[in-house]
Amino acid sequence: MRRGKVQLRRIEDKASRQVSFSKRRSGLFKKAHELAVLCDAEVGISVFSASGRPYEFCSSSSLENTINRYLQFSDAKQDVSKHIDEAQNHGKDFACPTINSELMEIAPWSLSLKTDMAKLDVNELEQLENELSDTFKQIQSRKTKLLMDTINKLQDQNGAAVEHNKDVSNNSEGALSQGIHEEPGVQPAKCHAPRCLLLFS
Amino acid sequence: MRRGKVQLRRIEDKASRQVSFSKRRSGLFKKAHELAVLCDAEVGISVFSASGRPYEFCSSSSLENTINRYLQFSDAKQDVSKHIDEAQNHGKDFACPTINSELMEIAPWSLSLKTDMAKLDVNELEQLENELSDTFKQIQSRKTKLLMDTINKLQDQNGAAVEHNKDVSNNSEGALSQGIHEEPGVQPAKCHAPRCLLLFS
DNA sequence: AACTATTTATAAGA
DNA sequence: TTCTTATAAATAGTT
Repeated sequence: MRRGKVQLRRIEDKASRQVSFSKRRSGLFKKAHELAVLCDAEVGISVFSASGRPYEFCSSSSLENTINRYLQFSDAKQDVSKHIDEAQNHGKDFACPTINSELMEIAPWSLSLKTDMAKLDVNELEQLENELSDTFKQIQSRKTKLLMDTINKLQDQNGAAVEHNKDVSNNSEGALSQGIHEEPGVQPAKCHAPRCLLLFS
Repeated sequence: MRRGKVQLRRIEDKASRQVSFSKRRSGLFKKAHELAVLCDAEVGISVFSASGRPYEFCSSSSLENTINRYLQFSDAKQDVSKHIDEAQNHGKDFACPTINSELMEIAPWSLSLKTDMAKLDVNELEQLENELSDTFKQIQSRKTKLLMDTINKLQDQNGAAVEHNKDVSNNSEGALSQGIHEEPGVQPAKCHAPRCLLLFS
């Protein structure tokens, strides 16, 4: 039985996550089918599980048909982007007043909030907070890995040189955390893994 | 209020069908989002209304990405690839006035990372962290405002009733912070302003 | 896979 | 149209 309202964040327990995936995937496809039948719509869905297995749903003859239909609009959208670029490059001959910022990519990275925050209620804001918190963890994880790789590379480069200093310095302040192959005697020095602490109350 | 269980056939009344389409479409996208977050899945959806208007949802950076991933598993890969190539090779005429921001409606809530994090370097990751931090502040600010509004409303409602209890209870545990009109003798009770503390090192 | 206490979605009403 | 509300439907945890 359901204990409380659903917290919108990755289910940590693998077995639960798989069961939930199976239940929710069929629930999603059922909803998609209802939408198609009740409202005379065309719906295509593609889902990949965490392990990369593909699942599909389509209300019409094939998902490919729906994808092709989608791509026609997608192409048109790209044309509009191209159009904007050209307009910006060669003086503004024509200003398309109806084009919105969604069509323009600002930076290759960066984050977008797909909605106006002013419309969200407290629960929705908390869900967003959870998502942000998860994204933070991903970023931290990726950043740590990059820095660790750099450190390891430097250590390898300096390996021979450091080798004979092994016994000289053996400071053990805060070994680099989990999963890192510890090279005894090599000091991580000032470069420590970045940390982020997030507290909600 | 719902009269009976839903009959799975096309809704004949056009107005009802449109309202239903709108509600069920956003319900479907919400479910898709939940599936993606809770179960660590990738979900892409394309929907066309009865009148041919397109809507899309994707849990990752773009529906094109998800489609491409799907196509790798699909027998029809070649057909659609050809379609894409053709569209890209010979430019189309622009139809600026007919294309507007509503050309394609995208799921309007939620957050998306516009890129694959695996491609980012340390500096870009730090910029992302900064953006997240700013977004956090916005969310906190909005959430605090909503909660404060609720508190104020409750205080107003209880104003008269509480007025004559003024001298009875005068508990001063942690007055609500800045900018709040303090109604002496009114207890904010369990509802305190949310706080978020973010520490980087 | 089935059950069930709850939450969530939503059709119709206001 | 947007909000409300009665009711059906979905589903997390359990068995």
